[in-house]
Amino acid sequence: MHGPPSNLPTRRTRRKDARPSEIREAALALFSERGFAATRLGDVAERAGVGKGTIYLYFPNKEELFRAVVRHDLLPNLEALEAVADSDATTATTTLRTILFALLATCDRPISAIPKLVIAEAGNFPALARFYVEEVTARGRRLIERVLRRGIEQGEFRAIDVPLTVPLVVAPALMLVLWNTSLSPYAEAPLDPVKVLEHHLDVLFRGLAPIQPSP
Amino acid sequence: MHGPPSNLPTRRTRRKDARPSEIREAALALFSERGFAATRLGDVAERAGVGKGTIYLYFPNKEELFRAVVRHDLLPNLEALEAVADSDATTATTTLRTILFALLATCDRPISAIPKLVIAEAGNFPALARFYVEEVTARGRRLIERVLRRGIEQGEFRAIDVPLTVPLVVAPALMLVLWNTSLSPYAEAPLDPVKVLEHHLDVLFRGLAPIQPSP
DNA sequence: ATCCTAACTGACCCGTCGGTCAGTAAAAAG
DNA sequence: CTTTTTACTGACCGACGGGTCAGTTAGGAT
Repeated sequence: MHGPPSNLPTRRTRRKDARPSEIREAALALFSERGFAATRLGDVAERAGVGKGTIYLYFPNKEELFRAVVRHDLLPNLEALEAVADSDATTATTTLRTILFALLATCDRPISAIPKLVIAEAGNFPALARFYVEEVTARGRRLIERVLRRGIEQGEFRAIDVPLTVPLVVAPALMLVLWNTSLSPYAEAPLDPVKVLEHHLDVLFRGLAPIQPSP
Repeated sequence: MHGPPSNLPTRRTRRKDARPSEIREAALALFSERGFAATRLGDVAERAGVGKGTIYLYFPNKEELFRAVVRHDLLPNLEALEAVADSDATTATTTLRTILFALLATCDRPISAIPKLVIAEAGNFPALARFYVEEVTARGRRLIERVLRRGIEQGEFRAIDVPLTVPLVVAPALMLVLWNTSLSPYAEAPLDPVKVLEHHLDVLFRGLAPIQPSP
């Protein structure tokens, strides 16, 4: 027989509309801590305050739950950055500053672990990798490319090769995010991420500056 | 009863000294492809051409097998780089070029996936993370710091903050390695890693150059 | 109050995998 | 040759976790 008649008052409420976000939130927290494969749906359920079966009422399986988390928690951030980047209210230089500091600021929140997670499990979950590359990586790359082109047109940067420059701009910020979400607890001397990023922008903008007309 | 008396000629030879390296090699290949947790020791055994039990004759458990792989396949590379870096036969600038191109060159070999793997599983295997930070990350950081100091003393670079500069130097190369070992198969437009690294060094060295005396 | 729908549950099913060990056979010793 | 040693094997054990579904109950309808 299933389910022995417990006399403990198992608080069971019916809140169809609140469940999906509660489950997503719990899933994000655990995916971030442990990775995709290592996260047990039983733990997600416990953390969300529901039974394991309830997850399957709202999400067909673990992979779709992950996609839902990315769509709900990562994409809005990216879209906000796109809005910032495409309003040319300021210089390309300050736009890049804003974008990279926004990226670094995610470190306080669980989403910051998603890049690590995707990089880690790409080989074992090709469908998730493809989804992430198309929805996040490719969009992010185009975003930076647009800002760099604007900077060149307005004379802030020299005429560098734009696609080749994107990795240089983002790599240090991305590495800080990866470092913070994985190895930093085991390091002896902690890095100050803000100082590193500030220094990166200083060195980068000198490196990209137009060549001085020689006297 | 155990082991039914197979009449198939199961090629069984006794080669005590060759086994450890065969097992390590198989383990490295599979750890690189799938990660630490997702690699089954049964598969390692099959690939090494031995029975599963044989692994346990030479390595006490999965974690120690991984440590052995890192010690045997990663550390010698690092030591070779240390030798290059500490002979000041050339300028600091060319030394950095050599180091970063050597790092990038690992992309053709399975070891290139180890950084990804460690970043990915650090949270679930703290002992491995600590081991890697101490034996690899910290040593690599000190290595770059020494070269940067030499460059400043010899007037190749301006007097930047050395510890803050290390991440800027290595981040793009490391990101290329991570990209190549995870998401690059799913990207539409592939990057040319050599071109990116060349461009990185160009931008970086301009950014680190001593300030021109104004006329 | 009683029925009915559907939100919710968790014991169970089943495939998986790290680790074990009784048994097997290759090679060395006598 | 026979005996002894030991490298080697793979069926098995126990824990584990994604996914299922028979059963339970909240709460609206009548």
